[in-house]
Amino acid sequence: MRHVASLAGVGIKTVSRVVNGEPNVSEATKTKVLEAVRQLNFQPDMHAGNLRRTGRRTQTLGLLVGNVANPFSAAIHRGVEDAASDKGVAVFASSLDDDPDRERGVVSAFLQRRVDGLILTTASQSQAYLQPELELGTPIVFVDREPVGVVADAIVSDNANGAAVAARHLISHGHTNIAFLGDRAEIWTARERRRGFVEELGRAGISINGLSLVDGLYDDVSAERATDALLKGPNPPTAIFSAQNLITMGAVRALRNNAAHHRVALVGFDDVSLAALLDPAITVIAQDPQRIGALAAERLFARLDGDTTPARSYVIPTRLIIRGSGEIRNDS
Amino acid sequence: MRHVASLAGVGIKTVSRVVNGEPNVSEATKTKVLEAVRQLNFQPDMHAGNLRRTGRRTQTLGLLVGNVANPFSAAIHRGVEDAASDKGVAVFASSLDDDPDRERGVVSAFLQRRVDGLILTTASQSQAYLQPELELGTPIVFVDREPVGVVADAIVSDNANGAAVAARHLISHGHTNIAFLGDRAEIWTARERRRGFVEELGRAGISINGLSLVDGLYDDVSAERATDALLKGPNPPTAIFSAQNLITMGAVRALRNNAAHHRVALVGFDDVSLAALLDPAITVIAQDPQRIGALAAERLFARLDGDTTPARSYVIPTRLIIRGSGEIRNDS
DNA sequence: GGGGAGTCTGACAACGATGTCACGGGTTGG
DNA sequence: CCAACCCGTGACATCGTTGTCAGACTCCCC
Repeated sequence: MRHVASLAGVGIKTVSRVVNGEPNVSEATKTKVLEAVRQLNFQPDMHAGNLRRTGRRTQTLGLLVGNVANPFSAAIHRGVEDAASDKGVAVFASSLDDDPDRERGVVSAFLQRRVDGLILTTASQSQAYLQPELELGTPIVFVDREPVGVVADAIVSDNANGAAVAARHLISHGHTNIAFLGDRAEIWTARERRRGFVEELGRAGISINGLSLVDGLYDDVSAERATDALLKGPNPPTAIFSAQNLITMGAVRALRNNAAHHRVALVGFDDVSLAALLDPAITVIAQDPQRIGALAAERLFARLDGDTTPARSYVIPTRLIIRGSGEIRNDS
Repeated sequence: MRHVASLAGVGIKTVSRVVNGEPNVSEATKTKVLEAVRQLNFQPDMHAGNLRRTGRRTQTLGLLVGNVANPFSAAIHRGVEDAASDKGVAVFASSLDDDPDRERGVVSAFLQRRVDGLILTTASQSQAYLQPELELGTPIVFVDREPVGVVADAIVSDNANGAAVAARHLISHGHTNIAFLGDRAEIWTARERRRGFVEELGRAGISINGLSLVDGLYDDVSAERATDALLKGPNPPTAIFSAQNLITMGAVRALRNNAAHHRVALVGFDDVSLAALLDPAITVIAQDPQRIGALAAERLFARLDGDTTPARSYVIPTRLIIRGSGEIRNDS
């Protein structure tokens, strides 16, 4: 900016005025300055400006999702990005990998870069460590999983209810021996989905004794192995509820390999690309991750604009998409 | 930092020393300072530090991909993130949406935030506007598409050769009436894949007169419609080469709807999730997007570490994955 | 012609941190 | 016993920008 000023033959404050579109600069000087800016390819340093600027906004936000390469996370990311880019806000994106240490590290990295707000998926047992930051005025919105130990906005899917709908759907097709394939129990959504599933079985009067409830599946391969073991086991299920997208993929592969895909019913939680084209097409409880991201960003910006209404959770409804795999009847 | 200093009863420079792990601070003061840091929940402002710090690194990088929600882009993102997070570097991620204005806007937003380097997918006709920035020392690595008008590192797939392999594969199964379904011709990869495809037909002595070469497909729906039109047209192809992942999905759907999926061969460029489980499973030319991202980050960091070897392109090989759809023979 | 208001401009302090330097005190060695 | 050195420490200038303020003009109206 110094250089621009001297090249244009004006004071640096005048350059600042032109660059920021402040009033009270004559046309002539404005032209001179803009020409100098062009010649020197000058880009103002946003952070230096923010140092002095009142209000102090970096126009930057930190987003932490499960894994940027997972379609569910990627859709959240896209939802956030669309809302952010409308407002000229840049997005830091990181993957959690369900690692509590990573959560802390990423949050800290974001904070040191003075993001205006955080949108977080969490893996640690408690997010109480964020309380001071919240009190300092940094808005935080949790996505996918509700926080523990702090009061803040959260946008989550209708996990328990969606799982219950899946269970009911399978029960209504004559199944009682339904296997549950879930993610690691430390994960909030995994617990919620399991809870919804188990409660619905209870309502239907089906005992979970003797049923296979498998937790701790962390990717498609572990899910495939677990499904394979179930199918080859002493009491193979007549239906499966797979509670996460990668788990569904693993389950589908195992069903194929055991030639059981036309015999064993399957409902997955979270939609899967090309699910409609498989044979049978896969019935799923679909979430709306892009909407989760969009709403998270909307809430964040509302907080930044001074919204002080009490924090709350927003539950995004899931919906059952009937495609075939979930409608295989129990013929035994 | 002021507050930490006064709470600990030391000078602010001493706090700086402790926070940055500089030597020559007594154990006693270090303890006092750390306690104050803890109490006040102090996080140093990276950008204020960078203002004065010699070398001036924000430990931040800007990544522009086609669309963060597309699996190909998402995998690049993940590759970059893994390399970056190892080095404590945060990643700004944005979507290009093949919009030249967006390209300029995002680059400018990154630059104003003083990223240490850029990893870019581009849509504008020329990237010459980046030359001054390059000369100023900001390293730039292009991914997926080669730049025009500037000399810089680029990491791209083996597009033309991959497309040629696809064409050869279909030809070797007896096809001569092969349709090409491509992205918009402004996109470098689309042109490369088309070129590879057409050249291979030429080598095989197949005239492209009478063949359907469709360009300008920008999503799965437009691809589905185009495929549908071809199949219902006067001279339906016996094989299809779909030159992008969304186009492949659209083509698969159209083939299904026309009950042609067991009759018309299909090879797609870029792998598609669950492709192996479809009937027929989809033969593809697979790219390695995560490796593209990882290598891009590796090159960027090498430049930052002072590598001044001439800029070059790195071509990541593609590989043919035979699954069934591409091996349907032409029986006519 | 003089006073008040409005326009255009730049000098200067300040934002939160680090680089430089100088200072006081302890240790070492001749 | 003193010089030379090292260690721990803080004062101060500085990074690139904006907020504040005051100065120099011009214009207008009584």
